[in-house]
Amino acid sequence: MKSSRSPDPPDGAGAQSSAPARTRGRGLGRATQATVAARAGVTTMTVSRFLRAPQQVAAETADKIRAALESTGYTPNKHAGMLAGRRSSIVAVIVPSIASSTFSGTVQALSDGLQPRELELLLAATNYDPQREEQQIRAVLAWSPSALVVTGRTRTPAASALLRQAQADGVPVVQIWDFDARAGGFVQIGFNHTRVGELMARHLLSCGHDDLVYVDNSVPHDLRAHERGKAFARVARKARTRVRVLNMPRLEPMAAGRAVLQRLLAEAAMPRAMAFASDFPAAGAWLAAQDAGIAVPAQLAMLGFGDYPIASQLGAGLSTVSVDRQSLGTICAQQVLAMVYPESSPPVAAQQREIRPRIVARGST
Amino acid sequence: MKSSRSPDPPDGAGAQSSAPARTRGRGLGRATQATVAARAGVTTMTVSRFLRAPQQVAAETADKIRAALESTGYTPNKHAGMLAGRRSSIVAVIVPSIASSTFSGTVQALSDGLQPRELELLLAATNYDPQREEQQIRAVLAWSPSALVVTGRTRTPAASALLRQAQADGVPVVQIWDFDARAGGFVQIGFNHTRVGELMARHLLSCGHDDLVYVDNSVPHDLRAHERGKAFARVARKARTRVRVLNMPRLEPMAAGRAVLQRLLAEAAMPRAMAFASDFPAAGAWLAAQDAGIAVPAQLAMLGFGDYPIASQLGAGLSTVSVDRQSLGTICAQQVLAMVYPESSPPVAAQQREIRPRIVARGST
DNA sequence: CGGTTGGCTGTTAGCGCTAACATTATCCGC
DNA sequence: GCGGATAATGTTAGCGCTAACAGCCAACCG
Repeated sequence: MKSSRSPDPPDGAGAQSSAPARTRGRGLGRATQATVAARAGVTTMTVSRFLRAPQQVAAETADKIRAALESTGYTPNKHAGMLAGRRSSIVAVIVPSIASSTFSGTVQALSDGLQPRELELLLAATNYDPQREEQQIRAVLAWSPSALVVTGRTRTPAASALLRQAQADGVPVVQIWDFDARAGGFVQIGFNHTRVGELMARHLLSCGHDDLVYVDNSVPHDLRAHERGKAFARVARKARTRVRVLNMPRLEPMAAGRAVLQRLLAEAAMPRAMAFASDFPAAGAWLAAQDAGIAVPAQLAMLGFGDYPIASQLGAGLSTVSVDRQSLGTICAQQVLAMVYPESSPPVAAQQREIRPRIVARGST
Repeated sequence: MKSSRSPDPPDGAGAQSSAPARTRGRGLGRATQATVAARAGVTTMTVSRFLRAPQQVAAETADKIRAALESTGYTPNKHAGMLAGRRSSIVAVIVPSIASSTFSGTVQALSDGLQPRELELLLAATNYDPQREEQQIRAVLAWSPSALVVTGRTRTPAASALLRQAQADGVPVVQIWDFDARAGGFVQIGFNHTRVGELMARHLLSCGHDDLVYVDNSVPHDLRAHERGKAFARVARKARTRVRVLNMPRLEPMAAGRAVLQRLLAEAAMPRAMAFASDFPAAGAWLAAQDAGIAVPAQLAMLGFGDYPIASQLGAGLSTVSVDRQSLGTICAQQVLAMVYPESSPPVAAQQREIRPRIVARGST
């Protein structure tokens, strides 16, 4: 054996023996298919074939290639593969926040669902900023993802145009989290916030409570919680019940819930029942109520949203509205797979999936 | 006119009017720099330059290119850019779980820190499975990321080899979350779990408690919590205090904490103080203790780990150990930037960063 | 006024890989 | 023993972009 990396054709061909000479230091200096091919005494095409359709290469050749792959420590370059093969294994996902448990469960389920097909996740956070969302859409599209998952349906006009163009160019776009039967354009998987708000109000009313409060969250540009609140108030008013919509202070959610309750208490403005934009402020308020010796639900009924683990742990349980975030992610993954691999997909999944919110009645109402 | 791609001098024109002919349907059918170049009456090189270094292009030409970009709806193809330019703007991050608030805060901070430099996040979850981690490392390396962030330091030998090779090939590898001063090889940003365990034990001891329990978590292959427990027990034993290490049932964390407390109660085996692998089981146990009328800390002291928002909300507060997950992510981002853009980085950040855990003493101890 | 900048744009080559076709060797039946 | 199927590999071209360098043309110099 001479130098380890020289192409070294098995027969003669001195011509290229001085050629490839992996100039380390430039680029990433990794072994390429050419390196492997030279070691195995075949052309790059055969190596490429071996990697994608091993049954098409002779067993003997396959062994040589395997050995060469091993000894060179070859790592494929998906950029090149993508460019030549015109397909990518990237799925781009854009969420308002990575850290929020609202979305992370969904993203996790999505990631798990894509894993078997070896699709990778390009994740971007907007921090609830429409400008940044537009930027992020632009940025991820440059990677020609095989699908694009976005959260919600309010965005800048430019962002919408980008999504439409992407879809026209053959990139499936899936819109998660919000669902609006009237809105067309993209595949939607989510739930209807208005319906949730109505559900919450009706639940409290059906428990016989009057004098309601809806505690909206405080993130600007997140109109979802606000939308639930509007529907909540509408239903309550229609039932001729007193209803107030309050805003939480901009604190960490549990602390904000606590603060809201303390403020109401201090102002002697306690309602009969409170609905919250999420379980976390609800939990904060629940704890504050307990500290203050307020009986739940006798004196004050409380209703959360999200059915996070904490809801089931508080005393007799915090009543809440459950939307299955995890299956939202799972369905999203299925949908993406169906759109990316239309041939190998089951029946042809429904294009629009509304996740039904569901009241989980526990001890707090 | 001949083929659509002929260079087509800017004056003689005519040629391009029928040209761009974006053969939709093949590939992704998007406009390329060639499309733009034809419209603007320049070569692709000028378009490329305009995009990367606009000041090198004459104002007049720039205007034409801008117009062409606009009208074609050009989106760059980063795969091609990466291939030709041999640099990528992808940072790969591998975490055990996306949904766990343990890591998601760090990932969020990392994402935010990379945002200004337009680095994108390729995120992969291992679900605490070393095999899957190895797979994921292999997968993300195929995208030639400009840096690779991995969580923890226990992994398969093959995975370690991959990381070493990646580093040798010029991909900076950053190991977050765990810190071991003795371990070299990769940049580490994290904290020492042994130190945390010791800290927890010493805190409880210093509060005058004896008969301790450490409640380990139940995720297999996550040795971090276990390591804290070992250190905890060692310190307690050295102080000649009775100490037990228990395992939680494999439930949702808060529910598991509740279950542990209930079991101890049922078996009349209550200790004097309990330390938990995380604030969430601690919170579950705290709520269970409250339900059972156990006075905290008079009858039972409780200590969590993580300093999650919930800890500050429980009654007089749950004492806990804080490690700044967010600044861990921020520091990681800084480190990555320093390694990816060594020229434009500040002093030359320290290579190893130990995040100091800190006792947050609240009402529960 | 030849030479020389310096600003702007073009040409050539190639990143690493794969689609599509071309080529060769092998084997079959009649 | 010969056309034709079959299997295994090779050849060519090009995905979309950028590095490196080569031109070109004005302005500017002594």
